[in-house]
Amino acid sequence: MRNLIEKPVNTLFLGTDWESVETLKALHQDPRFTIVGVITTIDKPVGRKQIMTPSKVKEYALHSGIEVFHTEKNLDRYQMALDIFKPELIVCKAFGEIVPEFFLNYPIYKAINVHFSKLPKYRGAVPIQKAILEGDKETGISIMIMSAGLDEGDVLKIIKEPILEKDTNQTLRERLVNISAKELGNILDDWINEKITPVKQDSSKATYCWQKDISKENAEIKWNDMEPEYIERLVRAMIPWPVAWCKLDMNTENIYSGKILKLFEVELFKNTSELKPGTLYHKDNMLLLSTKNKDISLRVLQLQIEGKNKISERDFLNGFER
RNA sequence: CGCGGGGUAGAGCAGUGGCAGCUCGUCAGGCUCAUAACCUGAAGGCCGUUGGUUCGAAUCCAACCCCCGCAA
Repeated sequence: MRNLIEKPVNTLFLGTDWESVETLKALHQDPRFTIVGVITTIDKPVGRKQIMTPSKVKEYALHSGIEVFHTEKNLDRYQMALDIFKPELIVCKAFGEIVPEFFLNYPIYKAINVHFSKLPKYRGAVPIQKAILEGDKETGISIMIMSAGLDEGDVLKIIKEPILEKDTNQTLRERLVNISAKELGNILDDWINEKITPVKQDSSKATYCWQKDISKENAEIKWNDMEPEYIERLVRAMIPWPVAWCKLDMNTENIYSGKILKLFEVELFKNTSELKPGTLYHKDNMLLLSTKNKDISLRVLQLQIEGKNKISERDFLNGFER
């Protein structure tokens, strides 16, 4: 037994974006853990003006007086990090680099990863988006021991979470981040005190998802191929990036002809329409898009036209075909 | 100087040389059991900025600022 309050665990944190920060913050504020340092990606050019910007994790760490280290995918630098920080535990959330095995095996309490799916389902980079796209009713958080393979390590705990009808990649992610930030400390405590037995994954049941599945290219709506139900899920999965989109028909007379339309929020709407799939029309103060299913349209609640700001259905209709 | 779209009332949009418009919202009043309903009325603009052309510019020309999409 180890009383972590009396003897906090020297922990090294790996992460990059805002969701990593929430996890890092939870551990940093937890007296049972001492964050000896964080490893994150180097500053990158961001936005239209390509301003060099540190990762969110780096920002938080510098602000909180935590030492920051960049490994830059360099094996020597991973070794250097171990020499400097001598971690008893490594915690990883959304780091984005392949981590060498010797690094993972160094800490006595192993390297622990937080993954947003019920492993072995959806191993890989975009499990939340994949679960929404597939129309799953439930997903989860897997706390697992990192191994050389992609999300193949033994699982300490799975926390289940329902996927709500209106959940987007963003709303669901926020919920999972909050839950995992809240629970992680206790789970790690139990793990360190040997109250948890790691469970091997049944690799025969493994499924995978890849970053390239969530791309601008894959966010394009193919009106003649996709069912309305799928498009609705696509819209929710692509929030906040890259956002489901399509090119509006060139033949229409209005000013939006040929422009890119981005869909931020849609819902299925029962209405019979003979219009060509992907045509914008309005009825009873509602903005609708026809689909390949003549009896189901998509009601558009939040949208953005190329060159314009993101607006609501109501705002759009105020200026549409008047 | 990467490519392109745009800046007109609080919001969304018309308006290509001749009095500043539409829909929504806001405010006041009316109608209704009721309303994101309907009726009546009102307020609200340096038409992104600066200069130029013209009898006259939101509109044509030049420069600049800002917003957005694409690309990276």
